[in-house]
Amino acid sequence: MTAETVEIGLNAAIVAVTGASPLILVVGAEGALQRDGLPFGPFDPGRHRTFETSLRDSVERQTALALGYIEQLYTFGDRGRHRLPGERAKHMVSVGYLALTRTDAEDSGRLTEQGAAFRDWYRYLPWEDWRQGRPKLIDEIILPGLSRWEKEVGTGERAAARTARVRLAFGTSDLPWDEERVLERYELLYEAGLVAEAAEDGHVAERPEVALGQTMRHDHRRIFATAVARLRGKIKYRPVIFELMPPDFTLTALQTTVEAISGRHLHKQNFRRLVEANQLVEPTGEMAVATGGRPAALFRFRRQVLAERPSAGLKLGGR
Amino acid sequence: MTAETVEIGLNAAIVAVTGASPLILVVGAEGALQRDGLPFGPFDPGRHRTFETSLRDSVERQTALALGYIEQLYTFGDRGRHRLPGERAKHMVSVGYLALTRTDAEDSGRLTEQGAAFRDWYRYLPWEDWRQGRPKLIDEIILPGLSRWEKEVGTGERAAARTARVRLAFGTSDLPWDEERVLERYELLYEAGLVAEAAEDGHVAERPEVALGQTMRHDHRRIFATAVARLRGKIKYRPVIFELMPPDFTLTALQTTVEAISGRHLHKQNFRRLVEANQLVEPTGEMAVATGGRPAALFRFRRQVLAERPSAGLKLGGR
DNA sequence: TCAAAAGTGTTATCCTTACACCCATGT
DNA sequence: ACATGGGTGTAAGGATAACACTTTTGA
Repeated sequence: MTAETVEIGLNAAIVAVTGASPLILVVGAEGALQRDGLPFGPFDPGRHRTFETSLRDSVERQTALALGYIEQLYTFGDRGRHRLPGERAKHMVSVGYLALTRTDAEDSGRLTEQGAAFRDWYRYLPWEDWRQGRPKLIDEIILPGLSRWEKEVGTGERAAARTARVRLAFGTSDLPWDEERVLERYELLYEAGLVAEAAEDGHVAERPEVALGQTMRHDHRRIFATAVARLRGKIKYRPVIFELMPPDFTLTALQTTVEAISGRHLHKQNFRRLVEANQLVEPTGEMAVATGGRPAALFRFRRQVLAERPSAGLKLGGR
Repeated sequence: MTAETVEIGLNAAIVAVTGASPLILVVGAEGALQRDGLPFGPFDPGRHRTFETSLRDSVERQTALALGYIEQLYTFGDRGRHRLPGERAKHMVSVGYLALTRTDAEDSGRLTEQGAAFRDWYRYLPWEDWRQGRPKLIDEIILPGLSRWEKEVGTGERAAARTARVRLAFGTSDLPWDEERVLERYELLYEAGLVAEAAEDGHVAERPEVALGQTMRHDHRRIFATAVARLRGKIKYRPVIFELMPPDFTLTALQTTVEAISGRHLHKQNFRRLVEANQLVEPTGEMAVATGGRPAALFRFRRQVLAERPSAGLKLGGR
């Protein structure tokens, strides 16, 4: 008896930043019957030798976006349960990818024709945006909801384990908020039935009263959460942030981009010192056209760091 | 036209430690015609819902080893090129896993019957063992070999790029050795044709004069290198090292285990301070039976840290 | 002249690293 | 008594985090 065969699909979380908005490319958005989802493409081993060439090829052909950095995230083997009622149960394995790119106003029209669009990513994960301080919905909706979930199993050991997980993921009581625990937080909300996907999958009986963030198809929001977590970690030890920046930029723009990704506010002087200490950038000599204050000097990424200081990133401090 | 289907295989790097030896479980070892390989099993989506249950199930059924920590490493989509001459070209995707376990003398007989065995992992990656200082084969074989490879493409930009990669991976000139760059190093040796697998795959024409480390089947050594890299990184921020320890252990045994994994020698006092500062262990009150010196106090893992200090690991310092 | 954003200088604190010595047991 | 490994105290240096103020432009 030989092993069954399955189909392989690729899902990409394609990320860009404009201004202070971190963006994620979604398809089937806007008025369509289907909910937003990540771009998806079948992997055809006859045509493409590797996943990465396949992904690059199909995304670039369909959207004309040039993908910079690409990284494999995770492979999910339990997608069978996500089949729609009418469909036959074909086995589907999906490989998740993170890709970084740049975008400008020009792209938007072309993407719309494809039924795709870049959207602010905190629309899907609103509790992850701490740039203006602790989001209110954490105390107003999430923690009360999780607290009910903790009590569902009484007050014994299982309840204590749930409390510990909540504390860890959301930094209740003494623990600090850790912006990298994006996936743990999403999974907790899923298990507690606080995101609508949990009801659709049949994980819980009822849809949540207040929907936490906009839903995505299948487990796409989970893949997206994995991507955010990975990227937030990555910028700390690899200079991938520059894949999201235009060639020339001001230090404030760089800081704004890092803040958009990491979801927290950074201390200006310390951020600049960090960038300087790591020799990540060099001045172009030009000045930015003023945007309402003193004009800022322009910088560019020092490509040499890739050879010099391989693990140069932006270990973000507090505040 | 619909996407082709493929078969999914699971490859596991199953790791244990006894004394000062880091071990990897290999199959088809010892006198068999085939070379050593990682345990492999087809994934049958009809029987197992997830990769992890499938892996756990088949390994535990075949070897009677209890797998502790399990982590997905990477999914390789380009295995088609590894087909044997006679075989039909069936498309095969392989998902690599890292698993940690404990082993004792008792296991060994049972494993032998299965055609499997735990082997010291530096047999496959000898350049990774820096516990007794910089391995001689780096200066005697590897760097001269890589130097030839750099010069293969003249002295232009491409040669400079190769030099930069070597410098980064092996810490030549000023750069320090980074024990986590296991995969980069293996890939460099492969590209330069210094490991025998490169000749077998047809990547280079000739087998290397001196074989660097024992080979494995297909790309198993590459998967293994990925596992070592991941584990070396992981122990720094998650207390997974205890998955490799018996329930009670001395601090020296703990240090020896960390040294076995990380491949470098650690500073005793600082290591102890680190363990204490992170409150990773608590004394059992018992003493170890002396092994030739003063008897050591026994400790056990403080499971509570998993809830208290989620990211408690052993950020290894120098020495 | 005032608002808005750019840009800089300094200090306290903690963590990392290195150093050298004493202790308890078996032979 | 000595060899073997177990176990600790402390000080220097560097990295991190927090502090507040000056500069340059446009309106």
